[in-house]
Amino acid sequence: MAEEKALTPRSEDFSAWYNGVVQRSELAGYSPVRGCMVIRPHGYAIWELMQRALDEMFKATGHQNAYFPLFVPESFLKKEAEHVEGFAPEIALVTRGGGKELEEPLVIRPTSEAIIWPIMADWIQSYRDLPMLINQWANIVRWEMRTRPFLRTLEFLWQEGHTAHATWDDAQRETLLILGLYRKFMEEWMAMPPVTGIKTEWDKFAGADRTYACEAMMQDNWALQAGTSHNLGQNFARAFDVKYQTEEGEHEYVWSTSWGVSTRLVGGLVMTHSDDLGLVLPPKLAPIQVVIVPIWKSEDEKVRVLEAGAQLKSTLEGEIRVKFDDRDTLNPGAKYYEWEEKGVPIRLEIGPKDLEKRQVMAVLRSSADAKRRKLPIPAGDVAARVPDLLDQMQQGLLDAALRRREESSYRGVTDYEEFKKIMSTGGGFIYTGYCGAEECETKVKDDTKATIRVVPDEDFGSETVPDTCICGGAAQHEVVWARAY
RNA sequence: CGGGGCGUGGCGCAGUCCGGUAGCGCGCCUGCUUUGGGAGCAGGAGGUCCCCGGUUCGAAUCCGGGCGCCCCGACCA
Repeated sequence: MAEEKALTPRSEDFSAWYNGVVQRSELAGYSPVRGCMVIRPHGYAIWELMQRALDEMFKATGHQNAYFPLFVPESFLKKEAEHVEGFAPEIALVTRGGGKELEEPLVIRPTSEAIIWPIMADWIQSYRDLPMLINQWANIVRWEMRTRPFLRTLEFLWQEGHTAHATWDDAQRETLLILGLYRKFMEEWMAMPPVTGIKTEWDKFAGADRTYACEAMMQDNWALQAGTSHNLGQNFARAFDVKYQTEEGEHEYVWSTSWGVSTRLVGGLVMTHSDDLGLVLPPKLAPIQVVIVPIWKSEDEKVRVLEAGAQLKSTLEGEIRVKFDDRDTLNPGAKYYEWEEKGVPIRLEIGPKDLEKRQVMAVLRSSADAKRRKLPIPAGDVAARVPDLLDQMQQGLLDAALRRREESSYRGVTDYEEFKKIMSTGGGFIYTGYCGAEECETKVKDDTKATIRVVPDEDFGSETVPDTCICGGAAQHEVVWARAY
């Protein structure tokens, strides 16, 4: 019985395991449309918690939300040369509407620069209007060839920030501010610590001067690009004629940025923490943080246990997202499996024996051997202990993720044979010196499937960087290599 | 777009080779008994067998064509 219901083990087939976790925990389902997914209530609830946390960070740093159209006139997209070129292959185009052929086809936004800048251009007149700090929560469409739930779908949800500044320095400061917020969010909320850094010239966002990214390591040692922040320079300002009048009365192009994270983060969350029992969620992003499961035999016990459970729920409610699972159609064991599969951090069992001892039995989801690790808590202490336990679990997940990342990080690699050996036996993040040539990366990619993720920021760079590249040439700076989603 | 797999009740599958009018497990509904790690028994509902055409007395099964989805690669957040 238990055998049949078990997930494909993570160690056996990571991809099948991932799909299984997503399906079984009811985060998402497939749809009648190829490459599109349905985000189910449990998955959407996680996204809402992410949205709330990020939105507060954006607002606290002076950003405002707005909403721009889904449709972008095709001609708008074509105004920034690199931008069109970059997105051309993945564009979905509407050519008919109201039963008629449209005069000008409408692109379904793959990102909103091309519709936002013509509009923001009108909002920006004077240096007094700057900086202009706008964010929008939206869906976008990119026609990908190969899709996977949350990680890559034709349509996905994200936030995209778009800001305008008076100077390059201001735009750069904004770009790094957001990169920092993303990092903070991923560490403190997701317990998914990223390596941050700058992308190579050829890996930049189409139309950007500089692209920074957060790269997180998944449990299969692949990298997930989890957030990007771009300094767009004056490229879009020139393309869309976004000028402001300076204090001296001169007309200047603004300097702009854009940045985003998407529902891909949910996939990252799954691949960072989950195990063979199913989803594991960091408490801060768990839609249900505590589930109370009552246990009874006789009718009399049922009455008493249900009352105690309801009371326990009301004690925790308010501070904690708590669910009292009082269904009488499932036995307790079935409920345990269900909530473990869905990643609920703490289960509180309450039965006749607990009532007798004036206690509840807590079981923590993050411990791999959940079945054996029961922790009795005196009834009077539950309200105080639960928040502490949640905090400890949150920290424990971050510590574990950091440990995994460091265990699979290799610094100062200079020998290409060693590099290939690491990539072919488990993989990970490999820090090396780099000559700067695109062909060098291409060869490595052909040989090992690994690519340059970023030039690491100061916080992540090695103390000493080899002066030779793995190709044997002279190194200009350090890079981080990994196989990536 | 290449390679592979698959399309049969809500889900997972058997049946296809060798044609005879559809079955199993899970889930769902009703009732009773259960409940400290995926409950038991009894009864019940639910299917254009992906689509179109052909062969045949007869097609889930054979033949031809089409469509779709999943997985693995090349491109990408």
